[in-house]
Amino acid sequence: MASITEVAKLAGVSTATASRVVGEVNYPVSQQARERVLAAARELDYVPNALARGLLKSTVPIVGVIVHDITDPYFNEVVRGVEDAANATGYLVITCSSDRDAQRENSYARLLRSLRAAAVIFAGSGIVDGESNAELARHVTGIRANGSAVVHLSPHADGPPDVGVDNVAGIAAMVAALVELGHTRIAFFAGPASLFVARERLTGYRRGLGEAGIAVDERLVVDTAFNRTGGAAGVDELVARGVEFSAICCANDLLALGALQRLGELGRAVPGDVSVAGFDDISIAALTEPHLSTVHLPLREMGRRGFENAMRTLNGEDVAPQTLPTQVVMRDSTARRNGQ
Amino acid sequence: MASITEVAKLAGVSTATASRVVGEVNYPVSQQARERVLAAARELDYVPNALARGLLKSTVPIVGVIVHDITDPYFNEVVRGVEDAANATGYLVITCSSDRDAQRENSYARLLRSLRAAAVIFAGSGIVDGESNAELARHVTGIRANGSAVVHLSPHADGPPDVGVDNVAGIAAMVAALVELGHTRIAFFAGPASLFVARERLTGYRRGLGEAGIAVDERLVVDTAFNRTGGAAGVDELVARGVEFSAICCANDLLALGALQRLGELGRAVPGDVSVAGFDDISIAALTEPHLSTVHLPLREMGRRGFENAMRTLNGEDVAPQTLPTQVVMRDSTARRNGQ
DNA sequence: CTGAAAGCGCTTACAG
DNA sequence: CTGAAAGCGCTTACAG
Repeated sequence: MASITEVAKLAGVSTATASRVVGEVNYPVSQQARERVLAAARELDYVPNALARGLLKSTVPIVGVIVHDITDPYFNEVVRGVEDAANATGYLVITCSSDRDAQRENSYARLLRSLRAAAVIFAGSGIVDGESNAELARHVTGIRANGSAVVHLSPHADGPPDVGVDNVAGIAAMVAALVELGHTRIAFFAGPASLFVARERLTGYRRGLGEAGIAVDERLVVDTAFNRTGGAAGVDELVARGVEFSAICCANDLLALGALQRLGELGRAVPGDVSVAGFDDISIAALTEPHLSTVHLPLREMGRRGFENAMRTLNGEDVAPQTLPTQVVMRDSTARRNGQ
Repeated sequence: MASITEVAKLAGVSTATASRVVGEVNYPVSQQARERVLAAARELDYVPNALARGLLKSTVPIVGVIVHDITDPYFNEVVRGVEDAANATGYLVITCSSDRDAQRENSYARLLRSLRAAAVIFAGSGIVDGESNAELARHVTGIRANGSAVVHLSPHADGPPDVGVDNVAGIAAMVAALVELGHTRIAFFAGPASLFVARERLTGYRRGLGEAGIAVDERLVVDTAFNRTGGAAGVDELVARGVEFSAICCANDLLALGALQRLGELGRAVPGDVSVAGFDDISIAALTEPHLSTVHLPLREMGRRGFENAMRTLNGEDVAPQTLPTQVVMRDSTARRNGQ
């Protein structure tokens, strides 16, 4: 691989001049020198060494995105948003799947820090884990100390997201929609209590019921994993508890998908016997049978804005937190309560 | 951010000694010096600068994965496989969505090259585009010249994949399975002719029919995009052509999903009136209604092996191409031909 | 076991 | 408009 020294030598100029030409900086260089450098660069197939430049600038045009799982449609949609914005600026995107493991998240944060990535975006919720959070905080401090930006797209140990949605209001709106359909026995699949976002959504459930004047029956609240298996297990748990319910409000779509499947296996018609609602509106939500009623989150937009937020921070701007709108989307998995 | 110089100073040793301790190289350092360096590093929250190290080694522990679209379940599954293998070795993964645009692919290849990524994995099929392929070849040459590895997981301009599957045999096996069910009028949704992989799969279709002694009716072959929209459009095209068919074999699952949807809208029962088969076995294939019959590809394993292949190449080993097994999975979207 | 020094490939303040 | 030189933070061959 040719270096700028070789380009300069071939062009018969100093490396300073060569750098000024290929670096596309706004610095006066004679037309003749410019052309010779360009020709030499082309001839040698010169591609600048981003590591050398990065060492000098103490940062590289890379944004790290820490997600829970890149195969989760929620996260790859967000990542695509980040990438679209990043690509327009010549930035590369590193994706890190933490599997909601605080240690793995820390390990990725450290790696990104050692790389001097220009920005680190935490796409998923923070994990409730005092010890690990202390270490994570150290890394975040270190990243910022390097002049890099840190952006959160979901609630975390240190507070609300920089770019996010109102989870409480979003879930409450879905609960209200279910109440509107005549449901009063609404179960809630809460996701893991170890996630800040799950706690917020549970708060939304309580608020939604409260606003409808319905008392919370704790037997209707089920802690679950944040995936399809968790949704299926949630249905089993409800059945095992022998508690009556005509609707299930899920803290995310994956849970709803699992619930749909298990309910089908159990011969419970959706939405005939039970209404099922999701949250997030991942791309497959409109493809399930029945099509899933859910709350739409502007996932790709969150990714885009997360990146832009980081760029502005890097620019020294003072960036205000943004709350993006959500929208209840009633499709075919919810219906008026049976017998009403 | 503290540098090794500061760590050395605080520990009262030379940077050489400090480097030998924190770099975890196997070099004799006195127990006393070691402890002092470790203590200093901890105190300063020292995290080595990967850019400085990378400049010296002319490579960084990063693998770039160029995919067609990270939101496509095929690709994020492969990427997850790469990440799982990479993470075990302390490598980071950069994901690049080309949108099957040869220029965007080239631009990513160049960026990865400028970063001196240790390896570049092309997860998706090569794009048929003579001009762009020449530029891509230059980048691949440059990447290899830097001592980095290039791995293909799908057919491309320069030949077969380093780690992949036998697309021809895979599709032919599905065609055989459909023939076995009594189908003779089997349509084929081919994907874009601009993709090497789509061409292979079309060849598989022809071979499958040939082996069954069925002549190819070109009116049954429809070029499509490689997504759900393409599958829906394919159904419309078949209808417009007024050609008879009892089964549709799709070059990938996304096409099958689109076909399922459009067929449903048209009131054509699946599999009652028409059998539909996919290819890839992406994770949602088992969730559609009806559950999709398809050909299983070990996507995550392909990603893992792709990374391992790259590491071995970096190690100077001579790595032989690997063809991973595929398997026909008949679920509920295919059935015996109507009236048989 | 220890450390001084060179060098990886850039960019840029400085002097001309 | 041009270029010599310093320096970013590491690692390692070399001399002790």
